[in-house]
Amino acid sequence: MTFQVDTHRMGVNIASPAGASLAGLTHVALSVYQANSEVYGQGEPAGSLYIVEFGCVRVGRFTSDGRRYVVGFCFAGDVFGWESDVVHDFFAEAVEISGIRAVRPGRANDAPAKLLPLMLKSLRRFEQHLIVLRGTRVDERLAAFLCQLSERQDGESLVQLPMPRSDIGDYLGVSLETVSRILRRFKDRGIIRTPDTHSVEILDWQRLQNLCSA
Amino acid sequence: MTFQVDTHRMGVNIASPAGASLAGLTHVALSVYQANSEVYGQGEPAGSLYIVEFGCVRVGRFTSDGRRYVVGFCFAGDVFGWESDVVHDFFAEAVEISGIRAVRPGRANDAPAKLLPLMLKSLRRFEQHLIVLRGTRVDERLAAFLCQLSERQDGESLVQLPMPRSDIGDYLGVSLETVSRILRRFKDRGIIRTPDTHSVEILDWQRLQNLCSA
DNA sequence: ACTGCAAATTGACCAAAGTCAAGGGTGGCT
DNA sequence: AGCCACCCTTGACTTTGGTCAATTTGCAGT
Repeated sequence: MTFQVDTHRMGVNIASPAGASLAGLTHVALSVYQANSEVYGQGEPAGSLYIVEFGCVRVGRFTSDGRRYVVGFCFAGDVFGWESDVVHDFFAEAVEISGIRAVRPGRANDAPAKLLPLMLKSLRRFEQHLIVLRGTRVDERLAAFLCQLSERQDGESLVQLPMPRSDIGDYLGVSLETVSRILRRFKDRGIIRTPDTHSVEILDWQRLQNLCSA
Repeated sequence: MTFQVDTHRMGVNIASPAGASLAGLTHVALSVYQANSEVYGQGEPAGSLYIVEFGCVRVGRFTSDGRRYVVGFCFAGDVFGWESDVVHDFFAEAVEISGIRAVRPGRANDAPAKLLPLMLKSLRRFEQHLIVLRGTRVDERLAAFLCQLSERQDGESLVQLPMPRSDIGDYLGVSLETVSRILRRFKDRGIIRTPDTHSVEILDWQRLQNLCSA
């Protein structure tokens, strides 16, 4: 369930996190997606890039045997949709209510020049994910995940986790029960505090960083 | 220990796997690296891209606690070096004797246009790695690794594994002993055959694919 | 062919995480 | 307010894979 917002009526939003880098690329329309609604489905025809204005999007994939995995979470300013051929190899869904612009790169000469830095940023996200996934122990992965989320949320100690535990598990390659258990262990050790299920306050940066050892 | 080869003396090698896509980018020099020699080190100043002409390169990283992990293997035609900021966050080493061209993207207008497709290919490699790492069980990861290697080697059933078991382990996030054990299990089940330590013949594609379930 | 070293295999044991299952909280809907 | 559905937490048991250690294999150099 999505509805269109007329871009012209909104004017050029300089404050928008992605506005600058996307300016002049092409037809940019903002859609607002409700929680758990689909941006695109695995197998659908592709062609656009998407940039998150607000909210959170999970990009993932179903394996042939029905398991699901999440390759990334995108927050305000993040671009997704590269991970696609002629058809989408992945799906993208809003985690919470989210605003997303669809971008169709034009044939203009300078399009590649504008796309390159965006792509580099996406590449960095992939790298980060690799680092997270590579941690042998799950507590390392979760620690790295929390650190990176905090980093992407301006280094705040109070980290928002809009996604359910199952998403985190599917992102880290871990069962959702284990996510819950590790969080408990962190709490017991005084490393974090969980004011509510969807936010984590980092109390002891030092020990959390040590756990990552990336 | 590396030595320079004069590019002009070699002429334009149309048959070179990367020649076409790199033509006109900039100063391209071919260096030949002996097995286990360093292309660049973690922490060194960066600035170039590299393209493999022949051989195999591992790109990796040391964690602060001394463990090593491998983020990718590059074969003929693959580009690496994106994974770097002003200094290299990663190291790159030749696995076996390898020919590598260093490329300094110029300021030319069309440089981004040439780089974009190369980068997209690198992005795909990252995706593939993510898929491999995501497999919960190790036999899935190894199966996926073998399938992807075969794919990158023209779909041959006889797959070359120039890298040692420790590299494979560090790539899959698994101990080298486990790599060895899983290979044995595959052999016992008649899925593969290992004519020698550095090559694997895939005997039963069907069951190997089923194991990946990517 | 012989020696010596590095890489690979294999085994025994142990710790970590998955699975299955039961219970508890929370927010949305009527 | 009350009900229901979904998500999260926690526990018991089982499987998987890591670690340490002992061989074995394969290869380079003489």
